[in-house]
Order: sequence, then C-alpha cells, then structure tokens
Amino acid sequence: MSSPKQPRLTTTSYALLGLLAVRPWTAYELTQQMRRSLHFVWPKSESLLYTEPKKLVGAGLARVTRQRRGGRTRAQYRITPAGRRALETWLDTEPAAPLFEIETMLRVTFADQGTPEQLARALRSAGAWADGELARARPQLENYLGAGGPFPERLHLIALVAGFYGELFDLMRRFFGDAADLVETWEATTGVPLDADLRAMLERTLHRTEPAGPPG
Amino acid sequence: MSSPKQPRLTTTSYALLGLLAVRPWTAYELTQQMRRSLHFVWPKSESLLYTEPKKLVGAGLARVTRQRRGGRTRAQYRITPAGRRALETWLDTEPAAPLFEIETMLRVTFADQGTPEQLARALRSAGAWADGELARARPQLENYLGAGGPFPERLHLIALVAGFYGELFDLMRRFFGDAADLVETWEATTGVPLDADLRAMLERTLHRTEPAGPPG
DNA sequence: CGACGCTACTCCAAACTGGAGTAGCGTCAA
DNA sequence: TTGACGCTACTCCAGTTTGGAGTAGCGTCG
Repeated sequence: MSSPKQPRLTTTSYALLGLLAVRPWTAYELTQQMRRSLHFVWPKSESLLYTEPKKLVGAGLARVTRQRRGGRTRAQYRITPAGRRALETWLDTEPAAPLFEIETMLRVTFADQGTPEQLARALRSAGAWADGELARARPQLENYLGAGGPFPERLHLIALVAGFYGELFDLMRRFFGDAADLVETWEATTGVPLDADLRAMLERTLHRTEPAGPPG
Repeated sequence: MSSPKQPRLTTTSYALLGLLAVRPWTAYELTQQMRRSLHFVWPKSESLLYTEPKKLVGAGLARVTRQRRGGRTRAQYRITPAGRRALETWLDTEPAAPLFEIETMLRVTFADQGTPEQLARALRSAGAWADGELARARPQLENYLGAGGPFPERLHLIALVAGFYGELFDLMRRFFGDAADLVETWEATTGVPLDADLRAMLERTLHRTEPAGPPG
C-alpha cells in the first residue's frame, strides 16, 4: 500500500539537472564534467555523481537510455519536461548560505600550540593550492577567449563564474603569501605583540563592518 | 578478544582539541564557542560537537568530569598530555585542500535556464549574506580592539583570521553586488553578448593564471 | 502558576565521502 | 602474443556528518 517514497532533492540533484538541461550526458560524462567545470562551484564525490541521476529518473525528472558500445553498456541521461519545470522552480528559491572549509585557518587559530615554522608551512600550503588552481584553469580560459569553448552561447555566465573564482584565488594567494612572510619573522607563536601591521589589519576589518560600507 | 576499535580522528576532532588546549570547556560551552569564534573557520553541526569530545576521551586525548549544577549534570572536558602531543603532531601534517560551497555560483552557471530577475536575486542574496556576516562580526571586533577580547594573548592570531575573512566577505559583497547590477541590465539570460566588461573580466582572470603572477 | 526561553544534551534518518573493487577495451612493448 | 598499463564505466560499503525532533531542568516575568 505504501507508495515508493521519494528521497528529497538536494542541491546536488539540481546541479546535475542543470547539466542535463544543457545537453544529455552519460553518467561517466557527468562525472568528468563535474570535475572539469563544476570542480570549484559544487565539489561532490564521484560515487554520489553516479547514484544521483538514478534519483532524478525515479522522480521523473530525467530518463535513462542504456547504450551498447562493444560489450559494455553505458547509461545516458536526458532531462524531461518535468525536469525543466523543477529546475525553474528551484531557481526561484532562496540559495543556501555559502560554506567555506579552510583547514589552514583552523591551524592559524590554534597556531599558538605549535611553532612559527608549522604555521608558515600551513599558510604556504594554502597559498600554493590557490596558485595551483589558477594554473590548472589557464588552458580552459585560453580556450574560452580563443575558440569560445564548448558552449560559446554560455560564455557570459562562464565569465562571471571564472571572474569570481579568479578574484577569490588571487586573494588567497596574496593573503596567505603575505601572512607566511609575516609569520616567518616571528620568533615564537605566543607572546607576539599586536604590532602596527596586525592592528591595522583588525582596524581595516572593523571598517568593513560599518553599516552602509564605504562607497569607494 | 577484540580491542575496542578507535574511530579515526577527523579535522573536527583536532578543532575541538585545539579549543581544549586553550582551556577546559563544558560540552555546551564548546558548541557556543564553535558558534562564536569558529563559525567561519570550521562550521559543524551541533550534534557532532556533542559526540566528538566523547571520541577524544575514548582516544585518551581528553578527560571528562561530570559536574552537578542543581539537579542537572554537565560534562566538562580537559585536554590530556597525550592530547597536546596529538595536536602538535597534527600541526606538522599537510592541511587538506580548501573547500567552497556557494550555491549562488551554481545558479549563475545555470542561469540561462531562468530569468535575469532570478539570477539577480540569487546574487543579491549572496551579497547580503556576506554583508550580514560582516555586520555580525562588528561587536566582537570592537571588543578585540577595545578591551582585547577574552584571550588577549591570542590577539595576533585572531587578527590574521579576522583579516582574511574580512577581505573574503568584502570581496563577495562587492563582486555579487556588481554582478547583480550588471545582470539587471540584461533583457534575457540567453543570447547575451560577451561585451567589453565581461571580456575584460575573463582576460583579467587569464592574467592571474600566468606562471609567476604579477608582482604588483 | 503557566508560558517562555535558556541550558544541556540525545537520537535518528538521510546525505555524502572516499576508498576498494570489478570488468571491458585499446595500446604499446618484450 | 601476451601481459602490463591505463582509460572507460561503473558498484559497493563503512564510516562521517547533517539537521531536525525530542527531552528535561531551571529562571524569570506577568
């Protein structure tokens, strides 16, 4: 008597539905595309990317067709009209609050339990990560600006996304690099006075919190 | 005959161990402190913050003392010498790669499935979030700069953490605000040409990816 | 004296991770 | 020609984490 209970749709469901709205993909292609283009935007594990489209099919938002390629089969997913409607409805909802996990910042917080060298290494690590992500994006950006990329009609959106993450990673690279330079001048992680630079940093942050921020 | 199997320590375990290294806390205080000071740095659910210290006790890294306060008991946790050693060892390891979840960026990516109004709203939402987080931090920052806060000997570390998140939220507020202004000039989300502004944004991003970034 | 809100947690289903495992197929080298 | 890689194309599972519901004592205010 019980109807098959539908697991609720998560943001990840809509991420995949969004990809399917662009064109049909096989499950394998979805995982590759998530790595290539949604790597920064919505990082999810591979196993989830294989199970999630099945939920979409179960909810009637996508259809599968099994294809043979030699002795192997692969699943191709295609969005349904109900899927497009669900996506449009979702676009009307309020987005969830952003979430940041930067383990290096946790190590800064508890740096007084370790050495300046340990802290500097953690900061360099995060800076190098941001730098590496920028470097990894380079060939794709060259392709967008040159040939227009695989979806030239979506370039205006890609520019916004790339512009944001470019600024974000640039900020991280600069901040963590400067912070590492500073920390390397410390002789210990405790008893460090709040010198002019650090005080200025706190004061600049306080200024940013002013109601109706600076128009400059 | 089987020894009680120890669940492995997660980064969250070390986050709590780091707090316990500063001073002893009750479980409830730990959840409040995570809300107050680690809210940005290491956001975790309340239920996890109650179960995690038990793991630390199981691993010998902390001890509990049950205290009575009227008819209620509460658990107070205290770090052990083994806990301090574990924390120092952890500080020597490589931090995990940062992780960002910004649902608004997902909505930008798939904005051509909706309207300019929907996209602008999602962008304003993220900008307002960043603005609100800055506003929430204001009284704490005033307290740090005035009275020195609850742990004045840790102010140099707090300044680094606050400085980073201040820059991050300021970037978000500015970028999402500007992007919303731009998107509101669009008549549709498809067929938008890559105008001078958007092209400049892509080119600036490409410049950032250059090996050995600009020294300016 | 009853409602509300804060303290101080527990419990659970469902979401998600990440690593291991499976298997077909193509290519290059010994 | 055979076997070692590596890519394609997934499944499975144990463990981690979430978030919402539930429980219960205590203080205070009307």
